[in-house]
Amino acid sequence: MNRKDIPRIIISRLPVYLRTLQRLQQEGRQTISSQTLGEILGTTAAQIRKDISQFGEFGKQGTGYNIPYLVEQLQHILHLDDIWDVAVVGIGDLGHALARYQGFVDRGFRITALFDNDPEKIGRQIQGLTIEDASLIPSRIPELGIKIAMLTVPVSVAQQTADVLVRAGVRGILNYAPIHLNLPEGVCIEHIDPAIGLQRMTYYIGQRKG
Amino acid sequence: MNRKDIPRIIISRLPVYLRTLQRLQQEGRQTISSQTLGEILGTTAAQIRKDISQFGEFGKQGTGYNIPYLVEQLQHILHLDDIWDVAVVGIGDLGHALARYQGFVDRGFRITALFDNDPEKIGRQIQGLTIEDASLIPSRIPELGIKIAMLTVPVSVAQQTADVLVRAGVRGILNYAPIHLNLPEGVCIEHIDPAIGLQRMTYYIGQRKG
DNA sequence: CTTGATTTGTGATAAAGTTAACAGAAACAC
DNA sequence: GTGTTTCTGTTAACTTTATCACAAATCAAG
Ligand SMILES: NC(=O)c1ccc[n+]([C@@H]2O[C@H](COP(=O)([O-])OP(=O)(O)OC[C@H]3O[C@@H](n4cnc5c(N)ncnc54)[C@H](O)[C@@H]3O)[C@@H](O)[C@H]2O)c1
Ligand SMILES: NC(=O)c1ccc[n+]([C@@H]2O[C@H](COP(=O)([O-])OP(=O)(O)OC[C@H]3O[C@@H](n4cnc5c(N)ncnc54)[C@H](O)[C@@H]3O)[C@@H](O)[C@H]2O)c1
Repeated sequence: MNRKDIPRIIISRLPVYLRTLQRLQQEGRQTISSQTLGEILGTTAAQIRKDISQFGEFGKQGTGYNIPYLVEQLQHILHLDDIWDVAVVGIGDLGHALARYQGFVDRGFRITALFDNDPEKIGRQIQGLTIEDASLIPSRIPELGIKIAMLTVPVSVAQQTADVLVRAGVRGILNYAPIHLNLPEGVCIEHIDPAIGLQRMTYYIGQRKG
Repeated sequence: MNRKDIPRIIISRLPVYLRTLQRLQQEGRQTISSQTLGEILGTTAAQIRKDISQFGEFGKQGTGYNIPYLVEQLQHILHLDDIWDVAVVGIGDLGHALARYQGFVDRGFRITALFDNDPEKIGRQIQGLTIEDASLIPSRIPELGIKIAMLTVPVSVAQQTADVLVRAGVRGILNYAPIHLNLPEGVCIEHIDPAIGLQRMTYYIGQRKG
């Protein structure tokens, strides 16, 4: 099991499996077969088995997978044994929504710092956290041991803000600005852009009129 | 050029190309080579050429692609010639941020209806739009000719709300609730879940401590 | 204990996607 | 005008990913 040899596309699917398994666990379910999980997720049993088997033998013939055990294993594989501290940079409408969102903790993340450069916003509180001056990023990020940031600033400053974060020690950025960020090797980047999702759909939906 | 025969993964990349080309166009740039575009996007020239060539010959040897022309062609391919009306369902923190966001129009979408089931929220205005009662979805969606919705309701009601939308004539749903939605054939679905992006990163970033 | 029904993990096979390489068109330099 | 450079579209080779199919393990019922 050499971590880097496992295809990226398999890693991409593990969080999706985990999310569903955690929900099933909360509903009190004990075991599940790859077949049933595939039906819930709209994928195939073979793919789920193959993906999971990259990391060990977590299932049992005749029974399927023990849900709490598999959840634990997936969390371990994804390095979710401990909760990660996360910063949100750019506390506008979107940053505000993220800062107030209660759903991250169960998934392994806790927002522990908020940054903005608008004097009107600096000093205000959201969910008990104070918005700090973005110029403090270089000192505060290492101080708090933060390795992950969500970037919700305007496009015009997204690249430069990302560079500042990386220099401060951030290893992963979840970017909401609709622009591709170029970052050094070793820094992880994920892009979230609703318009891209919408445009993928319109290809298939067809012409607006007609 | 048979639309359905073109691999989904290629379609997925077109909006990313379009987004970048539109920005370059706004900056006044006239042409670009696949090589340069690849560098901007962190991908290869060969892939860009291959993707684009699925739909016709839009480039010119020695020069590259004419940006305004390629933007137009991509918009046409993705059915973005006219602006799509979109509904937002569930006007909490996230729905509110989406409703206020000004960035959709340039990408081909206009938010024209807001729905919620909270009496406190129904009747309020955001950006000149009134939040309507979610029970009116079955009549208002067809009335307004809306084919696309963004779903920002709690997980517990996401599937049932999606079902209502589909029955009302919606053909595509951008789902923000962290749950896989099962929808009939022919309805497009895209999922946005920041926690999944974060968990993909933590696999590579490594253990929190150590 | 045996039989039949499940279900995993995996090697083999098939499908899909990416990369490489190049002919030929266009532009440019002089 | 000629030679050089740039750059596309496309074919073919290669790589990656998905699917299939089955032995072996487990379980439940009688
Ligand atoms: N709101 C949405 O629903 C939505 C949807 C899609 C994409 N986005 C993208 O997300 C980003 C944020 O969107 P928004 O609607 O919250 O915008 P916004 O304008 O409301 O917020 C941006 C915030 O960033 C702050 N900021 C500006 N420069 C900064 C800097 N250098 N350092 C730190 N903070 C800085 C601003 O003060 C502001 O508070 C944008 O890139 C936008 O394109 C937003
Ligand atoms: N806020 C975030 O940053 C964030 C991040 C990731 C995921 N999400 C997900 O997005 C969704 C919305 O998040 P939020 O933070 O805005 O939550 P929220 O609780 O602030 O908003 C939900 C809204 O949906 C409305 N609603 C409830 N039931 C409804 C129904 N049947 N029909 C119509 N409206 C209904 C509520 O009245 C409320 O206004 C949730 O599924 C959440 O898990 C949010």
